[in-house]
Amino acid sequence: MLETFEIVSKAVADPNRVRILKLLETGELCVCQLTAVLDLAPGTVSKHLAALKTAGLVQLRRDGRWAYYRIAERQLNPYAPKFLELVGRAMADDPTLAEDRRVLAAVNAVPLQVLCDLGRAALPANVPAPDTTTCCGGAK
Amino acid sequence: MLETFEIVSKAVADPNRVRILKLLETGELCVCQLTAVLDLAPGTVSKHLAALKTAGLVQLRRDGRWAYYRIAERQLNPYAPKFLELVGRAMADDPTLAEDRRVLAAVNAVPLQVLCDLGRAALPANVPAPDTTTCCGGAK
DNA sequence: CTGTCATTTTGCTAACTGACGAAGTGATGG
DNA sequence: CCATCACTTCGTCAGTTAGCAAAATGACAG
Repeated sequence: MLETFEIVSKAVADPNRVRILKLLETGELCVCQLTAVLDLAPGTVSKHLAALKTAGLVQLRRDGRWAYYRIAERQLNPYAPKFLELVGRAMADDPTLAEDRRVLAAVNAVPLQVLCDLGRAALPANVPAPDTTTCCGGAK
Repeated sequence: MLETFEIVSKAVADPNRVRILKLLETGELCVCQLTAVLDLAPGTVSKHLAALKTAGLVQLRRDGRWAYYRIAERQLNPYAPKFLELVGRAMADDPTLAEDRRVLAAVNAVPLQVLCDLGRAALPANVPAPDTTTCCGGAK
């Protein structure tokens, strides 16, 4: 009830978690791909994903060493779909999210093995470090 | 954008602020009425209302000494209406919110002057202190 | 003016949150 | 087995937040 609603809205009330949800709209991604785009420590990303999962916004598929996350299809939580729809429609032209999509394209061009190993260093030179002045203090 | 969305979702991600929004669905209320129902310190309620106001979820009308808050009609930001609609439809049968409505009915039966003066003590005996075990740690 | 009253702001404390680095887990592949 | 790798969990720290009590604000009534 009130508590369940609180968990979902808290999950959505963090810019980096919104970035994750928006990235996952294009399809499932593994943790190291998300880590590369967000430019955060793996532990941090993992914790964000755990929060989104408890909120029923995201689901997990394990494949060997990799953990793939995607937007939740089954809803454990009645509010999750409403919030997902809201997030989906909102912030269409946010600059941070646009940049994330750009970086994601570069990330997708790199084999998973290489990406997990090198992280953001695996990306070509035209994908600079995120601009920390615009939002979120995303960089280290 | 992302930041505005964050402000609104954070505003909604607190159970006491949701309680306020739900109470205001029935019409405008002054701060001391809300204080009586929520059973929180006036300063605390005022701060919650300020957060809701910055988020564009609520608007203020001053009348003499009193400050009446209501659900926002004009929207300063595109996300406020979406969140208001979401909150409005959700949690229809939450026990805490049901109890709040019950207490509000009692509060409405008391003249403002008396209520502001005595607070919750102005209410009849069949409106006990809120059950702190169910939610929110609302009581002192 | 002066006092009173409803509300807001301020100071403070305790609890929570997000971040990192480092240690722990469990699967893969020598 | 044993090392490696992707991910998760733990310990820690800085910054934020909700709550109260009390001082400040601004309106009304003498």
